[in-house]
Amino acid sequence: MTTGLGNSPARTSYRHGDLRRALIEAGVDLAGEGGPSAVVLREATRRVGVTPSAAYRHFADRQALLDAVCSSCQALVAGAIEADQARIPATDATESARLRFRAVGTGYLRFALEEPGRFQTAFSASSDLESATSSARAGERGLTPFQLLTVALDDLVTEGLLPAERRPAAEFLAWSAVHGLAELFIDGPLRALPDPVKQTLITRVIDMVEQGL
Amino acid sequence: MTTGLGNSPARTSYRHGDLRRALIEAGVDLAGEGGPSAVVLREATRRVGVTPSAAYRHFADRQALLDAVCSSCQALVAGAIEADQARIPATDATESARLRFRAVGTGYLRFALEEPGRFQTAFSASSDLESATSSARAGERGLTPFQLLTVALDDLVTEGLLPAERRPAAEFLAWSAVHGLAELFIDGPLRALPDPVKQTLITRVIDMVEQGL
DNA sequence: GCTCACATGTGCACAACGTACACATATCAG
DNA sequence: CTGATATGTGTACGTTGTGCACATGTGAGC
Repeated sequence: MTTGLGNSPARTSYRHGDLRRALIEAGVDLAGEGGPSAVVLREATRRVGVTPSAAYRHFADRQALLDAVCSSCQALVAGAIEADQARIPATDATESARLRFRAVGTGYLRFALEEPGRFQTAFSASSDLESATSSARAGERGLTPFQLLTVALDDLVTEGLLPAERRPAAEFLAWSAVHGLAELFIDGPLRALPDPVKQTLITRVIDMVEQGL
Repeated sequence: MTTGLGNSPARTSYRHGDLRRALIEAGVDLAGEGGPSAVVLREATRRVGVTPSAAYRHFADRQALLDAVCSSCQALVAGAIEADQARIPATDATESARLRFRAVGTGYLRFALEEPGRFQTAFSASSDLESATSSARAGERGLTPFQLLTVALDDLVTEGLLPAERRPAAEFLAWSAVHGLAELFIDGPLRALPDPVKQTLITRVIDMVEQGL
């Protein structure tokens, strides 16, 4: 019998009320502390103040919980991108489109550096192109990270910054470069680099994408 | 008591002889079957025909075994790159340098697609820039994947294909793009793409790097 | 060649994890 | 008010990583 001293405010009734949501939140916390492998079903139930078995009323298995946590983490990535985009001053439409595109990269990588565990979790689980547009993974504007990138690229074409014939599949090229840098930062060989050097690399990778697309 | 029917040829003596090597090989097999998380210490010892505890005479813990397996897998990546480079016909030095550079990317990505489990394992563990040049991770020519890339970029500069002022940190830019595409292929949203489309993306990402560096 | 120290493998134990199943209880429809 | 259903509990099992006492080959020095 737990004493209700956990994070949540001491369940009063036998029922929890919103256990599914609570488990996902606990999972996101765990992801932040230790990445996807730290999303441990028993620990999540422990933090919520519930028996391990209770989780199985809301998730088929640990992987299902992890998938849900992954979606939540992707929504956080979308939020980071939106935050960077929101900071762009209102200049002419062309320059603004260019900066919105770059903000997709900087927001993505800023989140990867600030929240490595959650970032890894966001892209750890089973996700195909279908689920990359699932609404559970969207930020405040209702767009997933992938969709934010797509929109930014479309705007580049509209503003004449990207030739239309180069547009197809451009999201995958841009995504590869930025995502790869994130991986090298987080548990790759660039982990130990001092922060200013990382910032320089971020700029240069985005330069490369902008020039190479 | 195992009957010695495993992979290895029925240990005759109490001593194994080369248990460390055998455990790493079993680990590489497991990595090929299910990625880094499939590198399970007990299963490795089982396949070798030995008690779980025996592994602790050669590795501090599971992570140490995984690190060794990771190094072996990186050597396999280096081998794949070398194989692609060896297939380049002898033309003029300039074109040859360009193709050797591209072969780093194609070999890297070919291995990622052919051996996703081992590829993931190769870059799953703790590795900084020091260990990226460790000889345990080298291929037949004695160079790690990272070193093969470095050499290829140096040759680009020598042949005048890359301005010297763009050379610094270029390995990280190129690596990011190619590594990112590999991640998107393996457990990212591009997993389900048909193979020809993947091949096209590989070409286009390397084009982007060549043009954007 | 014998002996003893040391390296290496065995056996057993424990805690943690994912998960299954029978049981208990709160909530809501009628 | 009553019963069906949703949701949480308790217990149990198999698997994993890992520590520790013990056993047994192997080689160094006499």
